[in-house]
Amino acid sequence: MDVPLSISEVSELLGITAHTARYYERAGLLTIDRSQSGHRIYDRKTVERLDFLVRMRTSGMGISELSRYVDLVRDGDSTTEERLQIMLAQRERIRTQIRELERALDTTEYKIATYGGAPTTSTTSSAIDHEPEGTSS
Amino acid sequence: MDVPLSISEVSELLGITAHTARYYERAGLLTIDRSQSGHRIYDRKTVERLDFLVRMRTSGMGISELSRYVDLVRDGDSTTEERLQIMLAQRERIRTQIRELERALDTTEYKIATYGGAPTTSTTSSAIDHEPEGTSS
DNA sequence: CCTTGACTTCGAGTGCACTCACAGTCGTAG
DNA sequence: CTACGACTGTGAGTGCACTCGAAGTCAAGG
Repeated sequence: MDVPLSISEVSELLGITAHTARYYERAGLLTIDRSQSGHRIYDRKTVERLDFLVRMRTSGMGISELSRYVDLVRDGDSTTEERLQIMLAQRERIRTQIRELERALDTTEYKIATYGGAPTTSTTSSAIDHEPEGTSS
Repeated sequence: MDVPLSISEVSELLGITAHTARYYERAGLLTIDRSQSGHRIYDRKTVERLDFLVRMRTSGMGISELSRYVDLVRDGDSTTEERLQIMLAQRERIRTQIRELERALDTTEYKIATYGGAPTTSTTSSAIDHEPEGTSS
């Protein structure tokens, strides 16, 4: 269980395209070893790095900020304070997103109940349907 | 408590810019009444519609799909089945996003603990630090 | 009367993150 | 020996959702 993977294998594993994996490398987010023939070889450690990058991206961190973070890691222990700040900001972003998504989920569930629960009851669709809760800030 | 709002008031209330509110209208997602002088007037119902649109957008529904949904609502009761399908798909998207965000949150918390908990312990940063969990599919 | 500020329309511009095209290379299967 | 499929680098293109700019209108204050 430590067989190096090809770019197509690793991209499928992580749910991205091979194009995207190459793009991240071009953007300086990580470097990947090559085989004798020039093909990228992803070992366990490299896969984990890429997985981390994908997680940060899918949770809303931009490429430029991620790039900054990667540079800080390369620069060593003196940069941990700024790295901490980046991760604290990222945590807040994620928490905010989760809160928004849960609100949107409530709204969506309500719509589903309206459409799925009532078998064509009519007297609907006056607006974009009626909303469950008022619009409080 | 049913005073109509201006575009600047409603956009601040909903956390978007006035530009974006106008853009949604231009995209056909909703229509807004005008005052005698031509300014947009948002009443309670209109604010709720816009709030719904914003929630769907922030949870990943694209403008074109949202536009389709709005058209279906306009077309009346015969379209509830397709509207249900759209909302079911939306629910799945949201659930997937929440799952991904929670994974990203775990990763972020781990980094914070590493930087915040360990006061410059050294012997770190061999990769982009060590990951808490293995990369399982 | 004149300025100020918030609004109007509408075409055009921006930023981001991919995503693609193309020409070339490599290793194995037939 | 040659065809195939998966890979390579890199410049250019795409799609989306805003975001801006410019010119104009309007109501109220000094």
